[in-house]
Amino acid sequence: MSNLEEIAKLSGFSKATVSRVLNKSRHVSPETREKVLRVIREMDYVPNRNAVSLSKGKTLQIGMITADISEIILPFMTSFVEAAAEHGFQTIIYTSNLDKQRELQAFEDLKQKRVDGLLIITSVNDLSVISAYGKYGPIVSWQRMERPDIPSVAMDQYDGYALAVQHLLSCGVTRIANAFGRPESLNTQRRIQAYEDLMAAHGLEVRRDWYFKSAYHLTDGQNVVHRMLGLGEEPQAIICANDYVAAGVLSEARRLGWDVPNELRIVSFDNMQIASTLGLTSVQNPIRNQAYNAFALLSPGLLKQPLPLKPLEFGLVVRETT
Amino acid sequence: MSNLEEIAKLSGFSKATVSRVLNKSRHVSPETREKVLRVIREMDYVPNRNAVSLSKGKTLQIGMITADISEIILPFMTSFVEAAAEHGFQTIIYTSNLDKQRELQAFEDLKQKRVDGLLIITSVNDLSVISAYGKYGPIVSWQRMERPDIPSVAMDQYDGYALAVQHLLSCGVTRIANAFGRPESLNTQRRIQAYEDLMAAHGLEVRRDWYFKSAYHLTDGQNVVHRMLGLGEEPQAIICANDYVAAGVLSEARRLGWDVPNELRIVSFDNMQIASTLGLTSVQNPIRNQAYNAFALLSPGLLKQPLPLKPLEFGLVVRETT
DNA sequence: CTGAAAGCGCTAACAA
DNA sequence: TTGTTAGCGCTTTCAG
Repeated sequence: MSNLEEIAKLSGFSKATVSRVLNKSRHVSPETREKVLRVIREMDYVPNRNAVSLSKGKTLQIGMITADISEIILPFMTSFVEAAAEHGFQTIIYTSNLDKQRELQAFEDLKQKRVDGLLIITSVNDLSVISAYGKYGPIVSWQRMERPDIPSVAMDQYDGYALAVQHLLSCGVTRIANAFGRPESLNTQRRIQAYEDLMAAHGLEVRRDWYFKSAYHLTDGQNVVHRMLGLGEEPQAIICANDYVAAGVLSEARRLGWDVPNELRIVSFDNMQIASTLGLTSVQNPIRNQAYNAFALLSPGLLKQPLPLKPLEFGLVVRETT
Repeated sequence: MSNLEEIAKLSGFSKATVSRVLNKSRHVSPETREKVLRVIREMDYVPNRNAVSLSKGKTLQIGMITADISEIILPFMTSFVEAAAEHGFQTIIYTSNLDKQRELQAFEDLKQKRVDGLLIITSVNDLSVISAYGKYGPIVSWQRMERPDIPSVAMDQYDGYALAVQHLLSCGVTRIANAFGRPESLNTQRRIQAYEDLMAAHGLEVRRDWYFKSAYHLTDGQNVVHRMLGLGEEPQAIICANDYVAAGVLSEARRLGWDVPNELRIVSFDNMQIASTLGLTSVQNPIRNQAYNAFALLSPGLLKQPLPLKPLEFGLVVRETT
């Protein structure tokens, strides 16, 4: 492998000049630049990025932290990788498998300057531990953080859930069940709040006995259907934590002869591919914008020119299930 | 940020000794080690990885090349990230979006020593281009490569498909349709070969008019059902390129009143979560072992002690659809 | 516009 | 066992 010095010798200039050519500095005469470039091409030379990183103190790499790579986070992940790539940054995956120690490696890598910044998709370490690493580089989170020093692109799920509830009410439905996700999460709490506020505002009964929790997957949705059947009085509609849960509800309900949407309306969250495939009415997060914003929130620490944020708004895509 | 030199000064030893402590060299007296470690802890020191990488000429990073991050490759991806992490290697994602130039960045990064090795999941560049980078570091591929210089962990799909066909024949079925994936791919060709060989061997008719191609997603499976209905004579069974296609076939067939498995048996490939959820009989690739082997194939260029390969065998998981 | 030289922070061969 | 001293390959003042 050839290096800077070799190119310098062969072209008859100094390392400094070659470096300037490489970095597109304006302080190089066109002829010099041309000569140097010719040698570079001839030698098939490329700069060693470790040397560049060491010298510059930047790696143009961003770490992405998650428990695992699941379908749920896929759209966000790919959008982020995309957004980062647009600005010349690469993305390294850190999967923790819920192991605190393993996750910590990502933060250590920020400290060790292996990455210039960190995106937390999901994290298992304590917030105090995490924010202690803030001084080593920018950190941003997807999930809402209870600490103000870690910015987040999370959206207030209240607004999205309100959209879903409003829609059902406007369909004339009054008995609404809910299949929530992680019970302790702030997102779930905001969703509950939205449901209860709107029901109360319309003078309708809040059915806490129709809260199903920890629903994440297709199978969870199927189970929910069976539990609804044993309820005596049956709900007219259900709002599901995500499209997979809703898919489970839909397939199982239909299999048991339930008429969707006439006897049971279904609204889900995320509006992923499967929602359009199965005809699910779904609340859409602006995931691409969220991912873009995640990078934008990191950008002050990465680029000379920070990126502006894009607006984040929920949308409702109405399909056959309502 | 403190550095080696600072630790050396504070502990009263040389940089070399501190470096030895860091690298767990045996040629350091216990007392010295203890003293140095104390200072390291006190100063909250960690070595700069760029400097280490530059000096050692290794980064402990592996690039993973794919067109996009889709559900199809997820299990393989996560398994690989896992396998690499077990040996201290991190994984960088390179998504090409089918853009040759963008994909080339990954290969340039191998040349620039940003990564020590490369895993190709899917690639859009010409093989001749790719193998030209072989001299810069180890490259391994998931998909089968037509060139011997790029090793691959792809399995001969002939064997897996044979398993599926055999199973259907043993169910007493003789009229079998097939929903294949990418028509030009070697995998598809091997699958076709297996089907045709086995049918011929049993003196049964090979139904090329029942080949459906380019089936990848749930929706493709649904379409296949409709096309099967217009066939005049109907197949008794269908083998699908993957679980999603099979899921589409299953749901649409049932929706149209087809009795699965009695009137239509379905076998799919990959045996992913959805297969068990929906009760699909599915052929299982040993994905974890494939991912492990991918790293093992890279390992001669990465580790002093190359890793042994694990055996790769297809398996058939029989469920309700047959 | 160009060059010399001092870093960036760590490793490793060679001495002692 | 420990220290000295070149590197690793590039960037960036500072002079000229």
